[in-house]
Amino acid sequence: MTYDKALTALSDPTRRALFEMVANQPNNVASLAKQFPVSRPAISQHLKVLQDANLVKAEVAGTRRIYHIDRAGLNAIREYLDQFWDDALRAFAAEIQRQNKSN
Amino acid sequence: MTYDKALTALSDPTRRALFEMVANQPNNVASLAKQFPVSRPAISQHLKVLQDANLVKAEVAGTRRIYHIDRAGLNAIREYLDQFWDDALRAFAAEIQRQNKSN
DNA sequence: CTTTATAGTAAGTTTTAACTTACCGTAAGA
DNA sequence: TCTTACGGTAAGTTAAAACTTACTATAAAG
Repeated sequence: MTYDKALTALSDPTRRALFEMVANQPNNVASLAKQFPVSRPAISQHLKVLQDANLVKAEVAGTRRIYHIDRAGLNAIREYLDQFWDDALRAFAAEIQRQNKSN
Repeated sequence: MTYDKALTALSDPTRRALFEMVANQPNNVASLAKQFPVSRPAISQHLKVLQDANLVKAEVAGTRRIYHIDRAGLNAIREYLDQFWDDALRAFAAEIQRQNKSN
């Protein structure tokens, strides 16, 4: 449903690296930020974008927030892409479009 | 291989709409441009980005260029995403990472 | 209770990407 | 052949994202 947000989120190289890290190993913000040449707030902002796209989730642990992967965003992208693989479905969509034009 | 280009290409709404159109129905540039509120050169530029990402291919027909879908780009994204679905693989990667750190 | 670590948010700047107009080359048609 | 349709590219502008520093809030530690 929110495949557009997920695609946008993963289009940025920093955000993609961040997502890969969190996917391999859940981690908190400060610890993640250390591994990037940008500031901690920038990482927070990126994580927010990833979270809004359902690509990561935060788990509160005291003053820390442990970010880990959320597959909902991945699933949204996958479903979106799948439509372009199904030849029959695409042909069907084209036919509907053709019919709409002839009205 | 070029999943990064493909993700970037599909992050823009205009480019995504363009991709969906040529996926449903191969078409030439001028005809596609008519369906958008932006100029024809803008569409050309978007198509170039999609082509560089292996999401579309152009077939020359006289002075026209018929753009149609190229699944290589889609496949690249899919393979990239699949790695995050395979739990065993991800755990393995995390373990490798852990071992590297302890050297 | 004061201090320190953690992290989100606001406001402003810088960098990047999308878009415009102008131009050029090529193929088809009169 | 000259005129028109088609579409890519260049250069510059506008709009959007990524980034910075400064600030705030909250939880844990001393």
